[in-house]
Amino acid sequence: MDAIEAVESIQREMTAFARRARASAGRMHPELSLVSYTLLGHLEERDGCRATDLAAHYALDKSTVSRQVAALERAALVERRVDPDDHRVQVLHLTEAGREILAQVTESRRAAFQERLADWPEEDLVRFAGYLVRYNSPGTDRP
Amino acid sequence: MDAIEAVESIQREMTAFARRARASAGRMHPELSLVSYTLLGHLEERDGCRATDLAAHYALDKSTVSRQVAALERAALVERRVDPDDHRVQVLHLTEAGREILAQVTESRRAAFQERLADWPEEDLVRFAGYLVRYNSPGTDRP
DNA sequence: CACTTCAAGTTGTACTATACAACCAGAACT
DNA sequence: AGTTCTGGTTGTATAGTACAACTTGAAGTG
Repeated sequence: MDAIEAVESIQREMTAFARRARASAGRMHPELSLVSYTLLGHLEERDGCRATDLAAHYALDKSTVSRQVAALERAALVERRVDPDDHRVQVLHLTEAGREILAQVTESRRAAFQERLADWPEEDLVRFAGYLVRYNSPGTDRP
Repeated sequence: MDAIEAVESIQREMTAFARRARASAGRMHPELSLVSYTLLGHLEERDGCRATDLAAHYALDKSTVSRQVAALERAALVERRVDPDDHRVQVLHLTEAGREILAQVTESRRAAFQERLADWPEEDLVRFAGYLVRYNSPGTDRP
């Protein structure tokens, strides 16, 4: 396999993966779509942030984020706190329930990945992870 | 980084990739969604196949495939030929236009990937491609 | 200060991809 | 001939998304 073939293969395989990910994520966790999961994860990681930040970070329209957040709030996984310094801003925080669901889904996803990767030598796992990080890192956007 | 960390990282990065792929694919090629692209690609590779095969291969509902194919036919990228041996079956084939569009989108996707991977040493590309194939191959479905 | 402009979010509307269920038509197997 | 299986379409519903119009608060400018 030369470089060109490798690039084509990477393209094909990443695409193949992406095609399935959302659907299977939905099937695995009907209570938390891939998007919701990602947003909750971001909130946990940042310990709260604004809707606008989520939109910018994930290249989503602000209306999309608004509705996602509304749903998460209805489900009591997220709460909004109006920023006292700027009353336009709502800082989003995980609720206790949100934190729990997130942990639970993360764990079950982790288990699924681990099962799939069970027979890989550690060396390969580490290298694969490194490649993925490197592949994703330049980018805000492109595929 | 140990194996556990690597698994978590792989999970995170694959998910991050999946989250963006469809949207950016759509933006790059408004004329051919990621799904349509994938289906056309499959038709080219197999030199024609049945709608049911597509559904099975991509874990899509047959109604979904039916509508996708209908759209592709409306766009004159695909044509149906009733199987003379079994009148229930329609064998799908790329049209000339379909072949052209597919080639064009493939090329532009390839260029985007290649740009992104431009500064990778060939050795890493080959290994990365290998990992992806290996990761995707067991599966019909997960993660 | 009054006026304009900017930024954060929400709501209305529309579209796409998708699934599930009900159905139809041809084939296969008693 | 009658039942069951298979390939495909259509009806209906849902999720996720974008874009445009609007509201409200903040910031800058005369």
